[in-house]
Amino acid sequence: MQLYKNQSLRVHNSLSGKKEFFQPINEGHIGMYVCGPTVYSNVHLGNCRTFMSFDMIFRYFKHLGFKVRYVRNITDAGHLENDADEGEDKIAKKAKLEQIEPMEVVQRYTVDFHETLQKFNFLSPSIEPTATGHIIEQIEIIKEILEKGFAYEINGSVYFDVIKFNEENEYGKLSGRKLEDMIANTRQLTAQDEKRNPQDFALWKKAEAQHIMRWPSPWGDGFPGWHLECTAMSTKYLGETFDIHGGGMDLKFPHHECEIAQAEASKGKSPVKYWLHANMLTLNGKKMSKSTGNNIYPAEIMSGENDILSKAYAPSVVRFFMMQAHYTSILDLSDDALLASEKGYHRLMDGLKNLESITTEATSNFDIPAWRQKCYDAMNDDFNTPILIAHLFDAVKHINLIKEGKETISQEDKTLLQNTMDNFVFDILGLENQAASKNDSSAMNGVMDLVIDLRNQARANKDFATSDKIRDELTALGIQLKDGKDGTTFSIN
RNA sequence: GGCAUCGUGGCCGAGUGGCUAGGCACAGCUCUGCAAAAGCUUGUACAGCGGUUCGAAUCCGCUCGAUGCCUCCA
Repeated sequence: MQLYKNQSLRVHNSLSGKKEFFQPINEGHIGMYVCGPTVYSNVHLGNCRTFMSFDMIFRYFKHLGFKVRYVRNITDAGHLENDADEGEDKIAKKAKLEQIEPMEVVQRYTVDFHETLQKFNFLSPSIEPTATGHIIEQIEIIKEILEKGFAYEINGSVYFDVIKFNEENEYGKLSGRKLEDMIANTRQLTAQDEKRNPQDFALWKKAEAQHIMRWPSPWGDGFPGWHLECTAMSTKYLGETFDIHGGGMDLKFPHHECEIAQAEASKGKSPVKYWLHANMLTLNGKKMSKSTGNNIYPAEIMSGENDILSKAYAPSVVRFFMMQAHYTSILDLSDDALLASEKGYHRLMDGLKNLESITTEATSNFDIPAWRQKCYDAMNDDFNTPILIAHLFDAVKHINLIKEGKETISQEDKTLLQNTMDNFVFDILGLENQAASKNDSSAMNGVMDLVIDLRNQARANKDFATSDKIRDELTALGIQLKDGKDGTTFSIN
């Protein structure tokens, strides 16, 4: 039987602002769409956090036995840098800057995106569609919206008529805005703006002569508006109504609001059952942002080459750091926080290693099945990874006690504990034991056994000068010796 | 200015009407040749001011502060 049948999951739905019981539209199946990156520059760590949150969610759904279709798009069609007509297309601008084709820009940063996510041990989405690959679908939706009367064409561009839409629908329901308030708060219109209303947004933009990225359409050469691609691709691959739409908090308005409007205008129904929003990663208390330069790149963290952090951090440490905060909370990146997470991460990994070697007895004085359900309860409560991790540390504590002979565990429980730990640590949180590969070499283990043996001989002979020299020099190499009841073990940091 | 979110012990970060979150750091103890590791113990935190309640960090109101969105951004 699939696990999801006896786990009751609740998710925070941005549309209602409440935690709701999660009930997929089709039992056992989940359709999930997440807004991906615009590939005009390298992904920074803030971008990664959002995708990592949904990677964790995807992993948990799969673990529960759902059949998940996870669609995460690549935005490779240029967006205007601002809404005014003279706005520049970000990808085209970058292409001009680097003196290459726009599609070379797209290719370069798509590759970077994939390489980066791979380092963080991401699972691939089921489908990763591109905006430029779905121009026809986007044009079809524009036609539908025009037919329904919720859009107008002017000078080769097509705009969504927000006021008209709002007459019978509710524009702003996701972000808690009222159209009247928005109109009242609008700044002076730019004179050359051809929109009927500042709240209207572009479905199709006419390409000026110098615009490189352009496609033919019934309204002349142009390019699609930013919000349209997600509507086109989510509808195509997940249907007119699907279970989950995710993205960063900063996309809630206007992007997701416009997606709802487009889908409702063209299909006559609300596209998404549960809207999930991941919160921002901040740096120095401010949102990471490409445009302001307040950001740090994954490569800089892994290499340690940056002005913010004192040292390099492994990708799994960064992942662990992020998983220690709830995905809906703002998380601030700092050296102190990473340092603390790194130690915690090693403690968890050491616990896992100790688990392999502990001996079993007839009974356990640690209720593994109850503990296991607590782990599920944490995840079932809107993917509460910080609580889950607290429970994992609880298990580590028991493992260490068993190792010291102060508690016992049965063989059956040990197997269950191992399976559960593996499930949550590796399959669901997506962590990797990054010291393991280094430890796995049999030559290394042989050498270490020899060194440990020599040191213990020196200790037995009370030759502490020699034994301390061995220990200190190993420490300097990043190898820590751990003297326990049943002999000495080591770990590499 | 409008809308939204948030303000938790030295730091990070959960919780959200009564019961120890957790990690890191610090201190004491056990263990150790000394350490480290591990275990145990201690720390009486919830921005401020009012209100509701038998009881609030948790609900309500106000004040102050921070952040996000309102133009592209995960």
